Amino acid sequence: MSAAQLDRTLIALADPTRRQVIDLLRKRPRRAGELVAASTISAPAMSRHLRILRASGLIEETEVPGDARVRLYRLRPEKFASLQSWLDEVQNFWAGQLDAFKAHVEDKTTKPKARRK
Amino acid sequence: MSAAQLDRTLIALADPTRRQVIDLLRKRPRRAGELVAASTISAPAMSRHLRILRASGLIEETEVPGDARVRLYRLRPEKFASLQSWLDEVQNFWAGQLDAFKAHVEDKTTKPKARRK
DNA sequence: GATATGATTAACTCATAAGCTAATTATTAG
DNA sequence: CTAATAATTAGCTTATGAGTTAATCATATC
Repeated sequence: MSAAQLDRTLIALADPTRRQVIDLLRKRPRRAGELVAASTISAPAMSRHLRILRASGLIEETEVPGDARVRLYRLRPEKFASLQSWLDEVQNFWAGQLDAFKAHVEDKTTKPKARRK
Repeated sequence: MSAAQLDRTLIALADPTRRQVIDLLRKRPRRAGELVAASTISAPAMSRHLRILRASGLIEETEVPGDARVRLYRLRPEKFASLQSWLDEVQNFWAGQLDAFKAHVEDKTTKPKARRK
């Protein structure tokens, strides 16, 4: 996952409305109108959120056979997997971090300085 | 993890500078000044980012024994674990997603009625 | 063909986030 | 005591993000 893509993904997730959309899409794909109805915001505002989510790759737009006016949105599982990978990577700090912290604490105990205020 | 806390966490991560700080802290704790030196922004700007990261719980500020002017920042592993849990939860859509999509497409062929206002 | 519907784009307002320099606080060093 | 250092807070500017209503586009219905 590129840095730019990771950026778009995290920005997409950093909004409660967009996370709510994701939560709705967890159960099944939804039409844009459904998502508007389930929210408190206007259709244009939702359209904007959907664009951002789509740019992040977290959701995708598909067309529905019966009515070409309708846009159906659904989650893209593989993009969440990419994010998981990134998080896993970031979490690779246990060993070094704990050692460094231990050293820090031990260093501290040798000089228990009193503080005021 | 509360909704507000999740929000703060994702907002904290949705900025490249802050992710860079996290990356630096993966190796070992750093002084605020070190983080400024490693970046292209001013000290006040960095201080701001550190406050946001601290509010999210992803990092923590500790004091260094030798010099009380210095602030040392380090990662908080358990907060990343919480985020992992959230992501795991969101990823619980595979099975339901596929079934629901199939059902939806089939249902579509029966043609839903148009809604009027 | 005219009208209604589903959704997006356009144009605008308002709030917030990020950046800077200057000032402040706290602590250390001379 | 005075000057220097580490970091933060204050005050200000600018860019961006989210929301709105109005307009547009495409398609379906009568």
